[in-house]
Amino acid sequence: MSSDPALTTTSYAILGLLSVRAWSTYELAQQMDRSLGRIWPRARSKIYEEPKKLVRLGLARAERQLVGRRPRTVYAITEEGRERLVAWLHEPGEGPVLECEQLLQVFFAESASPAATLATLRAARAWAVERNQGNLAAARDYQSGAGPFPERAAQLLLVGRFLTDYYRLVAEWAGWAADVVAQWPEELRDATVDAEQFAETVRRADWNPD
Amino acid sequence: MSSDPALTTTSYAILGLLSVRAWSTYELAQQMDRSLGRIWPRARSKIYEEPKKLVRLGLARAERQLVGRRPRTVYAITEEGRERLVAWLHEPGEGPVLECEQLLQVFFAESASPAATLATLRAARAWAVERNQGNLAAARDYQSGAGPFPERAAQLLLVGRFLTDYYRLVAEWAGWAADVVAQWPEELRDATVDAEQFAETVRRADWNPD
DNA sequence: TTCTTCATGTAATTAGTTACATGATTGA
DNA sequence: TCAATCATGTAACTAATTACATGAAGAA
Repeated sequence: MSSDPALTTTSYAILGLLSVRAWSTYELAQQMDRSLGRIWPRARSKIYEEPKKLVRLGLARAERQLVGRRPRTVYAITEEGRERLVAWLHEPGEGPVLECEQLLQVFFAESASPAATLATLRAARAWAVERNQGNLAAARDYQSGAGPFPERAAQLLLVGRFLTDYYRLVAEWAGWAADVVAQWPEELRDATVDAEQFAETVRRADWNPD
Repeated sequence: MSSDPALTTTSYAILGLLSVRAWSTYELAQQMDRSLGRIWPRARSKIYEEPKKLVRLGLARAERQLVGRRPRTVYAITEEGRERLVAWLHEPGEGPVLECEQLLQVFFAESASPAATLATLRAARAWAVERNQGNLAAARDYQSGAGPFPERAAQLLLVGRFLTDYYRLVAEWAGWAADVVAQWPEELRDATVDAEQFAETVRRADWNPD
């Protein structure tokens, strides 16, 4: 039974966490804030809701406990849940989806003052620096053998490396872009574009897929 | 009137396009597919809906035309629309949001076979190669002065460079990760993690924000 | 004892997606 | 003149967000 009612990727994200161990919803929410949320960000309330669906479908079990007089729920994966998770892991997943308001603002920079665009770029850089901080701390923890779930270190290394490179890319791009914008005239339509910069972008894009 | 009813970032994306010129909804949808969608992806039906909201708020004007017996709508920005757009450009925007199912699958790789993870990584690489193709073609067009809206070249260069570097990052990461996974034992729990790889990740993350 | 932060949710709303439908145009 | 594709939308649905609410635990 319960077989197919398609799960969303968010369902699988939760199911995956449950495959590691049982969690209370609060703990799940924390994982989302601290680690999983970097690659699959969702609002907290979603994290409280989604497990109920898993239970309805027989993919997880809920154990209600009491903390004082207050109820709390701890979720664990079922055998069937594991099967569904494995099936998903063997299906092709969606490629990375990027969504960036700041980039959008740069895209329409001609309607703003260069100063505003500069501020946007500084914010982008600050964002990347801050994210990188947390990421670096986590990497250091694993390096010294202190990270949680050491048995998952191999996978976490792969994802960690992606994020490391990603934050660095954002920071370096924002720095470079800010230097370019600093040269812009007040009225962007009057800007002349350095041919060399297009050439460099083309060169950078022109790696061959071997 | 109409003043504040908060717009979504999607509204601003459309408003921004309208600030460049007037478009029919079909043309707007195409822009989303081909260019804007790389940094602010939305379903086509949304693109047909959103301009109506802008019209209700007095930020755009709709002109209904006839193609044969079929109606079509062309949207243009109003003065008030321009003001709202400028105001948005001067506000701090959200940082980049990344959402990646493939990365999630790698994150939970211990529940799958290494072969499945390899397949995921190959797919990620293929995705990046394909996206890069389009991006490279566009960059070449601008380099030879052939791209649309040459007066917007300065901004487009900045965004184009981000995408170039981003696709490259994904491709290189996926290639590197595939090499690592190729060394994994059938049962991932038995994998030993090369200390040097953690060290390298830490080194890469340890740039100083000057 | 009171304040703050941690912990645990629910309800209301909305942004966004998938699916459907159909006229116009073009090339075989 | 038929099929395929371009062009133009609407309707139904759902995933996700924001806002609200409150008990427990620890600090001052």
